[in-house]
Amino acid sequence: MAEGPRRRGPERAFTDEQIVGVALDLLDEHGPDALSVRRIAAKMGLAPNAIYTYFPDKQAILRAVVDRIVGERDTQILNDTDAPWRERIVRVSLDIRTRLLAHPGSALLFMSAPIDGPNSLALGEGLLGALAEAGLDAADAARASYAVIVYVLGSVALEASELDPTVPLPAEADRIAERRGAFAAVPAEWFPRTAAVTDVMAAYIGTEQFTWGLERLLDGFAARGR
Amino acid sequence: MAEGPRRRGPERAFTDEQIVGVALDLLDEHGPDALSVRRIAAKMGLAPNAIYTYFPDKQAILRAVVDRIVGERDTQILNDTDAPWRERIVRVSLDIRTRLLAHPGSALLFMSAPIDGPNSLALGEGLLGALAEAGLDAADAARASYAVIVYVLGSVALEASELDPTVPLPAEADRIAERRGAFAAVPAEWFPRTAAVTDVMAAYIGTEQFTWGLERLLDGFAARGR
DNA sequence: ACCTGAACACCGTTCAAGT
DNA sequence: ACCTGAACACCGTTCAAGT
Repeated sequence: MAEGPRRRGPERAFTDEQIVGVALDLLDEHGPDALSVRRIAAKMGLAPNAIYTYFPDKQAILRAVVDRIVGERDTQILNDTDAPWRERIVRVSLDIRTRLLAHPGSALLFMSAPIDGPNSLALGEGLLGALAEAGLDAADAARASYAVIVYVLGSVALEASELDPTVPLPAEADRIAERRGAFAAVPAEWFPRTAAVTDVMAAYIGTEQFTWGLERLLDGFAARGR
Repeated sequence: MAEGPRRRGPERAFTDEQIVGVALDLLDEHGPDALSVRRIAAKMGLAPNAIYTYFPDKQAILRAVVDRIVGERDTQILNDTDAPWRERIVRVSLDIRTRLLAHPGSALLFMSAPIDGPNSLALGEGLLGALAEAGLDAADAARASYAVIVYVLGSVALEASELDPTVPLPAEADRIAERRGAFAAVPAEWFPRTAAVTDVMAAYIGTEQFTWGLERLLDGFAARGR
């Protein structure tokens, strides 16, 4: 997108990237409600409408924030062909989960718009490569890669829905302990099977649950590829 | 929660359920942005703050809307023990998917708060029953039931993110055709594997993709149970 | 081209007052 | 107890004007 040298009026005071950075700071420090055009502008010492010089509307800012977070991913994991395909997919999934949970306020942003930025396409491309090694044909590998993305994003969104977005992520053990207390109230006479497994349900938010479900999905891929 | 017979002042003009109904109508007709306390009140001929006689805050209204939609589910499917467990889970998942997609504006609501209403607990209970038949022990069945919920809600949320929430759901074939056009633009030299499967990617939003991933997950459960 | 001041059409929520 | 009128502290976005 080469533009001619436009040299009229004052220099741009900020870059798009700086605006995205301020937006991400607001999200992490004060939660999704604080991610407003007016607060971004205020934090940068700009009039609210000056933001519209950089982005056409608020939705564009949100998409750029999503892209920024996706870009934090460790892109080496999937390409490390020394490791078997299963291990690579598990590791990249855990990596993404950790990075998204570090910005709990962002979880819904990932579900609210198509994830079709270059970073996202690169992730899909890497997944396709790993899944080809699983013995899946191209069409099945494509379906499998999307299923992995659905599972990862769905897990994170549900997990983040119980988090305070304005506070650093508590230790997993503490989060599980808190849920254990809440689940103690399930009435065993109405939901007997549920009441019998409240300990496991308390751990739904944990790494172990996340990995367990992902492994079952990968088992299914492996069986299909054989 | 039995309350004493309070008989002072005028009768309640509406019920909680009527308010939830109006909220759902606004959501379906004008999208999530129209789901505001003030618009609900206006549509009922009330002053905006009168709503706070029925619900403590907007979040409570949103939770009630979610509960209403979950309640639309066909509760017989999971209990029909004539059918094998796999078929029951696939059928209930497709049923839920269809009902949620009928309210595209609601998709994010399901990811934005813990789904712990009685209807949701009943769903979990039914899943646990079906998964016990898969040969999973109680702890694994609990993990599996949550994985299914993650997969279903994640699929619907990602699928709904591309829908116009103010318009009835177009036919699946039309939605896939539109995506096919969009994906034609993926640069093959940068993302060769992706470009080779754009036809499948266009169908990510479809029933076939949904079922394929779910079946792989269930394959994984079955292998674990054996 | 970039930015400001002012305005428009909204929000969710609270408070005091009326019946 | 239920409801209204008025207000508070916000939104996203647009428009005309200044440099």
